[in-house]
Amino acid sequence: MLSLPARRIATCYLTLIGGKMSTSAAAKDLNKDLCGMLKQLAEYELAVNKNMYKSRAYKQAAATLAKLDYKVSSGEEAKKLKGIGDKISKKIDEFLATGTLKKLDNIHKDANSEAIILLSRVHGIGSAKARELVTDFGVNSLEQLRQRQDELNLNHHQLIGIKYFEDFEQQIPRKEIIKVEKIVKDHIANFDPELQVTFCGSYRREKPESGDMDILVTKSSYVSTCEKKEGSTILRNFVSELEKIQLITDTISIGDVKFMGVSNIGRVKGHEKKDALYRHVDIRVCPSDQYHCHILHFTGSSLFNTNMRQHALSQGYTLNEYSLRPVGTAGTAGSPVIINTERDIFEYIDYPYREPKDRND
DNA sequence: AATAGACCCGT
DNA sequence: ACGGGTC
Repeated sequence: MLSLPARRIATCYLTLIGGKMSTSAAAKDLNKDLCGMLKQLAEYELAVNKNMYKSRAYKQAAATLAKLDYKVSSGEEAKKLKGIGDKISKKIDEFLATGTLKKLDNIHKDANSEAIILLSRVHGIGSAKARELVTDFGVNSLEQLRQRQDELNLNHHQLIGIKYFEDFEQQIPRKEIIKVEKIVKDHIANFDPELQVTFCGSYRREKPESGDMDILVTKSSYVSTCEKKEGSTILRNFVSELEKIQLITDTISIGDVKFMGVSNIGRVKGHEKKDALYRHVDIRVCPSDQYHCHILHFTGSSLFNTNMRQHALSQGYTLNEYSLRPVGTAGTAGSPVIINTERDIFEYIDYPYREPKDRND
């Protein structure tokens, strides 16, 4: 039968972790059902309608509700919150009254939409490819995707996504990342003590679990005036060392400064474990003089980056992972401001400093 | 209509 | 160079 694993987005991102409770929210998320509804709408807008803006609006609304320490009892009440206007407020009312949302029911009844949403969950398959698979090839399940992969014009990235579909959907416990970090740092210290390795992403934000692992690599003698080749050599050597100890098992893509691939801690000597999961890994190499902008960028969250960069613009600066530069009247960026710490970047643009753990939005 | 900014891949 | 995907 072709019933898709219509797994309700079991988004459990507010979980209790080792006794520790996330700051504001109490133990349970009281608006879980409403958040689930909004997240499904967000997924639908992104995968099916390619509407990033609507999708983001729903995600933001869900994030706002998730943080409340009380249960929302009406749309009107919710409307006072940031990111919830007329339309979402009405949806909240409908959901509270009937327990469902007609719009969502209709989406779930629509086989094509459901299939597009499912296929979009494969790493490397976005809304365009998902739609193509459904409309041109009639694919509507993961099984079919797997069976017919040879005829579907899939690229390497997508093939890896299919291979590890189940594993990639699993969150990585913080404990596991700590182990990987130790393995990597210990090994690299012997290989080249000048390399500096920093694990970033949600791990650095102290999340109890992460969707992937983000590793930033830098080297004091590698600075932005060096030839580009220098960085790509560092990246390739670094990756090749991790392949040697079997931590890295697949490459999705590798360029001059960025690697995307797969790791499995269970294949590393001393950590043998047959059922260890395959994890998504991103590695980025940067010149040491750009380290602070890079670590800021790579720590995220993505929403935090967007907000902070927007603020930078309002202060007359443009911020990216390389530098902070003043924007002249002509709109052209000036030369980079000298940065000595991550905190410097905040201070230059008058943005209140936030510890990594407080950068989730 | 549109939020920052970029890298990598494939064509 | 551009569209697609991901961070």
